[in-house]
Amino acid sequence: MSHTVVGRQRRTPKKRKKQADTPGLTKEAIVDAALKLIDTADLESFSMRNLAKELGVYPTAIYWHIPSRNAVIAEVITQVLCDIVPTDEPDWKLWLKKLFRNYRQAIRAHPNVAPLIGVQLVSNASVDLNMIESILETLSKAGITDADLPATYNAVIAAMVGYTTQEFAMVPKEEAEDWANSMQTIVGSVDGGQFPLLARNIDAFSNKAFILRWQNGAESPLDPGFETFIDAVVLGLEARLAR
Amino acid sequence: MSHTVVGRQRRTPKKRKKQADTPGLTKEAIVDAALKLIDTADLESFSMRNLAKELGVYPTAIYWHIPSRNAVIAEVITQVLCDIVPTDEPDWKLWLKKLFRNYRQAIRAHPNVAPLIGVQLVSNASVDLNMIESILETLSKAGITDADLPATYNAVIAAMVGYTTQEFAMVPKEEAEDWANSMQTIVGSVDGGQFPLLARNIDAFSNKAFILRWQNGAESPLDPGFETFIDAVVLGLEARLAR
DNA sequence: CATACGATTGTACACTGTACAATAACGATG
DNA sequence: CATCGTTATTGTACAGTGTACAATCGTATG
Repeated sequence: MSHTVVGRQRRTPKKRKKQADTPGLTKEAIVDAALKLIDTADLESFSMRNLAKELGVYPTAIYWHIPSRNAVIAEVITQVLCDIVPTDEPDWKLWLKKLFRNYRQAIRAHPNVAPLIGVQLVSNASVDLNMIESILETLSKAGITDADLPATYNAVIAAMVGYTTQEFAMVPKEEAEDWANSMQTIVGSVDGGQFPLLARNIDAFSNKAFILRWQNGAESPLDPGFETFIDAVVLGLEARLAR
Repeated sequence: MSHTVVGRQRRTPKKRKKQADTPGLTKEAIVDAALKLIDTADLESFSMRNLAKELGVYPTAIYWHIPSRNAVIAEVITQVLCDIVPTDEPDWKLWLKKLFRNYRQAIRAHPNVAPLIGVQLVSNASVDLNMIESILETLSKAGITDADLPATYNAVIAAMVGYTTQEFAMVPKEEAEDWANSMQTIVGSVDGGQFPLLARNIDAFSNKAFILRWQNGAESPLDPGFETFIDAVVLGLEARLAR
């Protein structure tokens, strides 16, 4: 909550009482429709024109409410990530894990938005100062000094976003089938002489490991790796404190 | 090295000796030009048409050598990441850190390709089995059992890619200036009553922390956070082993 | 009533990726 | 030598993109 969205703010709602009880198009309606479109269709087919069609409106009408496609995307991300900050968790390690899991759950609910986060800086256009302050509080409580706060904060954000973004990386859909076949061929013919470790574990890696999969996290989740990852990060932060 | 690239393989070079000593266009020339284009221009302005212009060729000529834009991108990524696997490092913790740093250095040399990795599954089209096996060897040497190998491997890949991808997330360039101003305004007016920790550390966070910056890692590197991050990951993996 | 303004309809432009046909260069084969 | 098939490229074309900009219409207020 308490998002400060970059961009011109909406007009004051005081003055206009009820010029027309339904302005037809609202920012909220646009964002809702955009999210629905991204969820159902592929992300590549999310265009201003499709969005306009969904809303029963001419494409350029959208620009009155939101200045650009990127701005629409920023709003969508804001909505998806609006409620991931844990509450009522005194233990800092568990708090961080909850944060990471909440983030992943939020993305799991809308996997097609994953490619947009952490990749376009603009996705940060919606700044949740409350989340930032909560992270800093938690780290501070854990014993991180002010001097170490920025670097540790950056590590936490990277941990939060990194795994999930990759897990839900999208497959271009057009080439999906060809590509799945090619990848399965590669995976299915790993040379045991050259790559013994991979070969003898191939079943556990096939479609369940980064680089060696042909579906993304929406179809083939990578839960164990996620838990290992966040566990390692949190334990590592603790170990650094003890040093 | 030893990349197995998905897609049809090139014709056997035996049969044709010297049909025309310069075939004019080669896959390598295309990839080189593409990388140069991505480096100099913005990534958004990397198009098949611009690439063709750069090569002095009609756009569709490219398709003879590489079947799609995504395939070009995959080749570029392959080239950028062709040599990141450490050698001659017996200590598994240092080996992993070297891998992470090598990856970051490779991306630093071509920051505009960062958005393409880990985000499009196709970026994995170039599968470096050698890198994978090397990681597995290292983890195995560290004491990871086969049962834990897939999850740990996934955690390692996520750690390798996660921070750097985000650090070099691109700013859309068109809206760069407006956005920098907006962000600076937000950062410059953080309420000390509401966000005390952030407020008293604001100088250390301004343009140097995820979410609160308006330049990417190419202009404003986030080194301390990176070192903290990989240190935590490696220490965490070690701590998990001891458990 | 006139005017200003909020909100939308339309038009237009400069792009994009790539399917597809026509064409040229050239090696091997009849 | 003529023909053919393959390789590689030139052109054309299509359906789509984001968005700048002008025109328009309904409503609210001076």
